[in-house]
This record gives sequence, C-alpha cells and structure tokens, in this order.
Amino acid sequence: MLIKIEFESDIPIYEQLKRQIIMGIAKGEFKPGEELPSVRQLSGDIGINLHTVNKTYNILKEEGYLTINRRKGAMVKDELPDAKEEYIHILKDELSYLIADAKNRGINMEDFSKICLDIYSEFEKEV
Amino acid sequence: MLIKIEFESDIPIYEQLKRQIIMGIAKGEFKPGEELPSVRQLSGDIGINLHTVNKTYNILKEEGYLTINRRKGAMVKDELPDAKEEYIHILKDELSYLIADAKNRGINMEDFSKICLDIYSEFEKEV
Amino acid sequence: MLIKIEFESDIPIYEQLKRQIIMGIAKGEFKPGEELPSVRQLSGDIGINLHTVNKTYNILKEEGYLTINRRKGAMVKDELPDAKEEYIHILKDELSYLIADAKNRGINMEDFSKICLDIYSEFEKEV
Amino acid sequence: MLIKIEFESDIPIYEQLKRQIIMGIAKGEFKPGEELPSVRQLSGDIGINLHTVNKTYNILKEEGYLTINRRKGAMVKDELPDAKEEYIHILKDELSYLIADAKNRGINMEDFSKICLDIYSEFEKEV
DNA sequence: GTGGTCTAGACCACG
DNA sequence: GTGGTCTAGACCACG
Repeated sequence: MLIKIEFESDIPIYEQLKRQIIMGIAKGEFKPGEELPSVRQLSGDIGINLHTVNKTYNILKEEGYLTINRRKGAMVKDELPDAKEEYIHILKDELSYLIADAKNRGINMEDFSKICLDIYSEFEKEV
Repeated sequence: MLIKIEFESDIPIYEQLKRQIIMGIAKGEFKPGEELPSVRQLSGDIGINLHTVNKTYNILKEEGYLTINRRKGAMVKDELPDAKEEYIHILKDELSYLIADAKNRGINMEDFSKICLDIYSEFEKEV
Repeated sequence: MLIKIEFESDIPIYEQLKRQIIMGIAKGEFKPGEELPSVRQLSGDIGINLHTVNKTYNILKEEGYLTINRRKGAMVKDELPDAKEEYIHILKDELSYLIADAKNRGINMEDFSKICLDIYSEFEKEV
Repeated sequence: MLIKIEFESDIPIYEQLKRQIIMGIAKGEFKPGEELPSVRQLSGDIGINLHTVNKTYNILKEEGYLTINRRKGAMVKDELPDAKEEYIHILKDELSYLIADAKNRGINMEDFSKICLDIYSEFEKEV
C-alpha cells in the first residue's frame, strides 16, 4: 500500500499515518488478519521517525484496529472495531461541523450526499 | 446563542469556538449581517481569555465568514463564503477518512446517509 | 469628486480619505487654490464622522497640501508641497518593499514599469 | 541578515519584520529552501517578544512565503508565491497613491522610473 | 467601547 | 529544540 505523508501539513505525521492505514483497510488494501509492515520497515520506507510509526500503531491498537505481538509485529484484527455509542457521538459531532460549514457555503443536501456516495463506492470498488 | 467549550478536549479552544459559531450560522442563530458579541463580552461569558476569542474571530474573518470593524466589532458577512475548489478538496479529504472509519466499523452507506440527513434537517429548521 | 470609502477595510477611514484627496489632486479634480467641501458637508455626503474629516484635513495641512481658514474652510494650496529629502526617503522605503514583494512574485522590471506608466498616464489624462 | 526595527515607527513591529524578510528574500539573503532563525532566536536577537516574531512568520506562511514545521522551524518556500489577481489589485492601489503623491510633489515619470530602476538593480545584485 | 499590538510567562505536542 | 496554545495585563488607535 502506498503511504503518502504531507510533511508541510498542520496534521501531525502520526495522525496522517493513522488515517491512511484506516483508509487502506476500508479499501481492502489491508485485510483483517493481515500483518502490517514492521515499525522499522515502515518508518524507513516513509522516511519518518521510528517512534512516530510506533505511536500510530499503538493508537490503532487502542482503537481496536490492531493487535501487537512482540514477535510477530502488528496485525489487522480479524474483527474490526464496531460502532460503539461513544464513536457514534464523535462521528456526529464531526459531521455536524462539516455539514454546517458546507451548508453555509451553498452545498445542499443532494451535493453533499453525492460526495459521500462517491467516496463510499470508491471504497467498495476493490475488495 | 449558547456556546459550550470542552476544556478537557484535545481540540483547541479557539477551534471549538470557531466550529460552534459556524454551526450557529448554519442553524440561523447568527444571521448574515448580524453583530457578534464583542471579544470582551464573549470571553467573559465563556470564561476564556480575550485573545482566544480574538484569534477565532480573525480566523473566521480570513475564511470569509466575518467582517471585523475596529469600532463596531465583528459581524457575520452579508454574503457567506462560497465553496471554492480548495475547500471542496479539504472537505473530501475529511469525509474520506470519516467514511473509511465508519465503513470499517460496520456503518453502511444507508446508515451514514441517514445520519447526514438528520443533521441537515436539524440545520434547516428555521429558528 | 467622487469619494469612495471601504468601511470594511483595515485602512482607517481618515487615511483612505487622505489618499483619495491626494489622488484627486493628482488627477486635477481638485486644483491648487480650489476650496474643498466643508467638514460638515463632506462628512454628511460620505456618511462618516465629522471628526474623521477634520483629522484628514489637518493631516493634509501638516503635509503642506492644504490651508485651513476658520471662515473660508479648507483650500488646496497654490503651491503644492515639494519632494523634501525626508519625503524621498519614505517614498524609497515604501517602493523598496513593494518592489521586493513584486520581484519575489515574478513581476520583472518591465512589468512593474508598465504598471507605473499606466498609472502616471491615467493621472496626466484629464488636467 | 541584519534586521533593523524602528521602535518609534507607526508601522507595527510584526509588519516591519515582515517587510524586512521579504526584502531579504528579494536580495537573495534568504534563499528558497533556506531555514529562518527560530522564533526564540530571532526575537532574542532583535529584542522583541517571541509572539511578535511568531505572528510575522504566520502571516508570511499565509501569504505563501514560508512553511512552518513544528520541529524544524520556519523555512523559505522552494516556490515563492506568484502574482495572483488579488495581489495585482492591491499593488496597483498602493502604487496609485504613491504615484499621485509623488506627482503632486513634482516628481515626474522619469524621476520615478529612475528610483524604481535603482531599487530593482539593487535587488538583482547577487549576494 | 471596540479591536489591535505588544509583552511576559507558562505548559504542551511533536518527534 | 521547535512552534502552538492559553492566560494576564497593559497601552493605543479609531471615531
């Protein structure tokens, strides 16, 4: 999978990496049960600090995406995390802001749905 | 309008305030042409520093939401900002990550659309 | 002469007014020896505070552009101010910054001269 | 590079600093890709507050001159900003006023061009 | 009365 | 070690 970090972004590298792995899983590029590259390898490939990859892996473990084994490294969980109440709450908060901003800028419900639908089908394409 | 800041949150106070004002505009609680509270008043009401409110107002000015007049204070612009290409790009990036995470957690297209629709109609209720 | 104030601008109103009067003189719309509108009239026409017009007139008097007579009001001096050393110094400072910024943004000497020439001939047109 | 602030000036310190950095770039004293001093170092050298330097750096980032990296500090962008329409508009406004004032004071087109040419060639001397 | 600027000092996140 | 955020407090310009 291709990981692309924007070094000039305001979003911290560990957060960018986390998002890309989550999007990689949604696209089926990383499948449940599959091993992720080792911390050493991934940090070397991307050209970032070893601790940064480690931080990302640990956050993804906390969120229920990965298991980390001292010998076998990181692996995508067989069962992906489900949508707990707390998660739904955060999702709605984020969406409320995004939708408010979009609505203010003249994007109506149909335009917004169309954008979401395009993204969803992009993820469903290649499983 | 009721502003509610989570002081424990990782999201900076000025950013939380910005989002709440944008949501307030979407809900019609702040209307185009309407004056916002002065930085001193709002900072006093919320219990945060004057400079933090000032920062939020200036960011919203940069984004095209407000005009700031040295003697009359801040006012919602008569014409809200429109959806420039750069904005659409950022919106799609944010949505891609949110949708990927949601999809992984078993939220399908229909569930997601339903959530968005609920939020949209919440904003459309005229106040 | 048409005075146009941008009330949303960061430039103070008295400064905008000063610049417009100086440009009006350069265009020949106000001629040496000519009376300017009274403070009361001008402030009423533009819709700004009486003190603001007063401030502008006093600055222009300081700079050698106007004479102010209690009974006859403000008048453009018969002899416009000349380019003293101090003025030349300030002009060069301003131009140095403008040219540096323009050069950095890819505007070369010819483009810049062309812009200046256009402006000069605009002022020379209608005397 | 030598930074010189006039503490008595009406021009805010952060604005003076911004102009000097832009002139430094035009002169080639700061080259694309080059790192600027840290906010702490520069503020200490000049004898101003750290936040004032920070404000300047952030404005220059907004204008497309710098990138700011939380750990590496500020760097002149590899690609300097280009002359967008909005910029050209502001430049013409500024020049119109400067030229009007100069013309009124007896500086003709040739004198003015000569001054601009001198400044341009000053910037073109490679350092 | 309003925002703008500047200072001083603190703690934090990133890597 | 770097910038980011936040607070507290001061003085000033505008009108």
